[in-house]
Amino acid sequence: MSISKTYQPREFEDKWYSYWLQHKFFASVPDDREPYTIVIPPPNVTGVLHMGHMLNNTIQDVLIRRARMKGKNACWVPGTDHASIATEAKVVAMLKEQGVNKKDLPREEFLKYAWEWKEKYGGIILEQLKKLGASCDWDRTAFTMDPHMSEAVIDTFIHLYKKGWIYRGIRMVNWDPQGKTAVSDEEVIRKEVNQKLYYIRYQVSSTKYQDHSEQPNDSILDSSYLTIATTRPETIMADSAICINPNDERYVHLHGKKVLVPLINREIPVILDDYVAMDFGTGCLKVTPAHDLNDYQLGQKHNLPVIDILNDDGSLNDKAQILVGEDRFAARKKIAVMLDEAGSLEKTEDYKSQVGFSERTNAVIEPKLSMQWFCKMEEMAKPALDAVLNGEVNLIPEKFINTYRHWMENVRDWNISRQLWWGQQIPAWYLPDGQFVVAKTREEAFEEAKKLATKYSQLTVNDLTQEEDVVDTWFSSWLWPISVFNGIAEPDNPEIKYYYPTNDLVTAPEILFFWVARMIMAGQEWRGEVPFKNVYLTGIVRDKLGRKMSKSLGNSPDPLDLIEKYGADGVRIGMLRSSPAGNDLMFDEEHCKWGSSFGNKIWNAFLLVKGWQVDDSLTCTNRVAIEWFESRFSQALTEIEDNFSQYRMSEALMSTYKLVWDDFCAWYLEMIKPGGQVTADGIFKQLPTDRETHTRTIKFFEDILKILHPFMPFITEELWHDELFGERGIKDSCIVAQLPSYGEFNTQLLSDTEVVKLIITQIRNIRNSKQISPKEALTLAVKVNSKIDYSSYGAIIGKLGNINQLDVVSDKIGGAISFLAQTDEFFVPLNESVDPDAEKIRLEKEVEYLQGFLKSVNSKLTNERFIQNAKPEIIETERRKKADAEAKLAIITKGLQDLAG
RNA sequence: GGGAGCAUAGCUCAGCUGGUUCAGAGCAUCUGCCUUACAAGCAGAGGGUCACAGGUUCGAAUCCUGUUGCUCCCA
Repeated sequence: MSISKTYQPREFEDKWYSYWLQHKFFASVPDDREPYTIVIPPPNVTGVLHMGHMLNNTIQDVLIRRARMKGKNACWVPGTDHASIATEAKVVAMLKEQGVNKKDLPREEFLKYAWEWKEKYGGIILEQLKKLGASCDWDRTAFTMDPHMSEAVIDTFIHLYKKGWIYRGIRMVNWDPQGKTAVSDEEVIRKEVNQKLYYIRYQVSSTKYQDHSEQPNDSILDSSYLTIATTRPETIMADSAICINPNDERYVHLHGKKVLVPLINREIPVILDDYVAMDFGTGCLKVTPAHDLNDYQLGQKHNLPVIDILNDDGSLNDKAQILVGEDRFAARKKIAVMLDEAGSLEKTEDYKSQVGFSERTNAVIEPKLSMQWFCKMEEMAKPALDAVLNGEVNLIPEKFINTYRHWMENVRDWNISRQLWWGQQIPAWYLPDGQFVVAKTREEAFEEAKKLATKYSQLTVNDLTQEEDVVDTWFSSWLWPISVFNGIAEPDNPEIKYYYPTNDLVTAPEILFFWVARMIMAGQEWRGEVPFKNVYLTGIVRDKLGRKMSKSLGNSPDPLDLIEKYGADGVRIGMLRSSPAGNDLMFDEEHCKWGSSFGNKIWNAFLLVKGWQVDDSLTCTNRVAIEWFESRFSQALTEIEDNFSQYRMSEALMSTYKLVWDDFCAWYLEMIKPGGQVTADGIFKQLPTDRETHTRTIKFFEDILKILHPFMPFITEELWHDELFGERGIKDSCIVAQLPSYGEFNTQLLSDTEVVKLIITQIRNIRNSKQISPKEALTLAVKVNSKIDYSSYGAIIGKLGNINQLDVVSDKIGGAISFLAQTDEFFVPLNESVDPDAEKIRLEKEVEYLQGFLKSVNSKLTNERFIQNAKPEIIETERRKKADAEAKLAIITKGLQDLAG
């Protein structure tokens, strides 16, 4: 295989993805190996890939590829959820364009359109995931409305209903008047909005007055009114009371009184409750139980009637008495005018407050009372909380445990019904008299109903009507780790037994509660076992100014454009590097650029090695370098392993990066690089290398490709198949290669080499400061005070420092530039003489530094309590530091004396 | 209003069970190099009172308390 001269990821990324697919490298079936399983957090079927998915799925892919390369049976299950409200909104919009109104369609027909839409447009995101290299087992692609998945949802509903954990009730819900459905708290986006605060007068009606006259007497009433402040004047017709704080001295005269709602003159009581803040507004609060959650609770407490004046679409109904049929916002404008004309509007003020908007339709959310289905949380929350507290499930990073606990201890019942068609229709069946039964099929329901319906002896199966509502999409998702393996209908099937519980879940902290927590509940309820061992929580991808990425801001790059520009490998590692677990990622395209530069580096290192010729007659002169890199590689592997074991993915990546770029490319390859020769006619000719160096280096390269593969699957697979590595069978692919295992490493060699690197750096510094070209060879002399055997390292120092002669001397060389490496003294004789004054200043600085250093070390060692309390190894290193510093100091002091003499 | 978290170089962040003079990385900046794999590169350099104030300790960026500033969640 010939290889391109430059790194061009576009030329090979798609090719290898197809190759992996074709040879079924992603596929998993249960076998004897240890399983490693991840279920994807199913993206919304209407969604497209955004930066958050990119990060999240890269992490999953790194984990799954690593597991595969450790010999585990790796299974990553992909899929999408049906996103009832989002999908239904899309289908309704599509039908509207075709001139069809959802209301005019029967349910079945609407669902037919919805399925068509799903087949046609749904799941684009899964295709996009392939571009980033996601090694999912696509044969297992699941959808939350697949027949067996839906069946699991229905079975769960029935199961929990029978346990008494699902019930029907009237509750205040977040109502989306445009989508005409309840939405969860999580689907409500709160924004600060400029509004007006309307000050409205309510006339006080005295008992006396009521007793004596049918007609209002203006002169009495005008002198007696109270004023409330509200942002929602259109809801006054739904008022049930006015509430004041019992301690509010301003309003003592109102205790026990009644007032009249302006415009409609309905009488309502003045009630007392210290819920009312005296310093907010006027201190008088209008209580509207049907249209405000807090008012609802207040109403319950005081036994107030609930007057609901709004239709499902947000328009006013008959109970409002006036403005019937008007939209709530139009009504607000009109009623302000009417109040003003009636003299009931005292004033208006500008006011900022938080308003909830529907995430899906952007309509202003209306708190609304409605009959909904609820799932009790109390019994399930307790064990799910314990599972996290006792470490059965690890949250990474741990800081989320607090947040999790807080939520689980204050959990509220889960509203699981949605007034939509797209989703699993609730398996409840109503009798003509309003009673209902819960059953899987109409026939089963009929059997149940007959037991109830004694007075309907004539009841037929067709008299039953099924509940119109569907269940919340999360009621599907919480079963995901079980239902993708069909573990509810067939709890003992071999797949669920093999793959469950899964290993790691990678998701965003914002769905820790309503998805992760509920999966734990479902897992414990159905299988008596948590669904995963570790939950890795990613951060939020933000732009470089720290703003969340959003469509409306237009600050989100398209991940596919980035992949096109920088290659999937580059984007993957660019994102991974700057995102430790749980930390938000300030995205900047520079990260991707960095990633692709690394790809380029690897590519070019490969070209270098590939270009070498071998001469079998040569003996190996690079054994020290080879042994050093082998040790260094083992050492790096332990670091990488350690980082992974603690889920420090970005750290693991950086350890790998440093090993490859710094140790392998910048040091090792430079050490062993065969030199060149300029022929008589000025042509450069590369010299061959020996067989051993060549073989060992290729092996190192192969190992490097392996450890890089989970991070950068494409470039590694591309290079893996190069002829440099010899013939490869089809199944001999990097994706399934086994990670190298680390051996012992020679710490002496590693530390000696650090000194050698220091020497080379010093030589380069001398060249830099003296403006000596790297091409000009220098001589170097060393006075050895340590135990390092420099004869082993002469070749390396010679090559990297361009030193043509290394002498071991017993006395210092006068007039030469000198430097210390550890305690060994080095001399570089130059033609020019060294300025003694400058040299003196340099050495004095060194002395000053070392004395300071010694002082801090000595202060520890002379401190009795340090000696008593510190661990022995800490004391030992302090002693060694002291000895080293004293030795250095002696050498430098001598140097200063020589300079003076 | 209740809870949680964060504050380290110009920027983005590491620094894990306190212990090498521990203050680090990458990017950005500056200097010198188109050296024979790579200018997406090479060789170097500068840059920080670890938010502030106390405390615990032989020893604190790290643990504790308070203050200030920011973020998120819940109401």
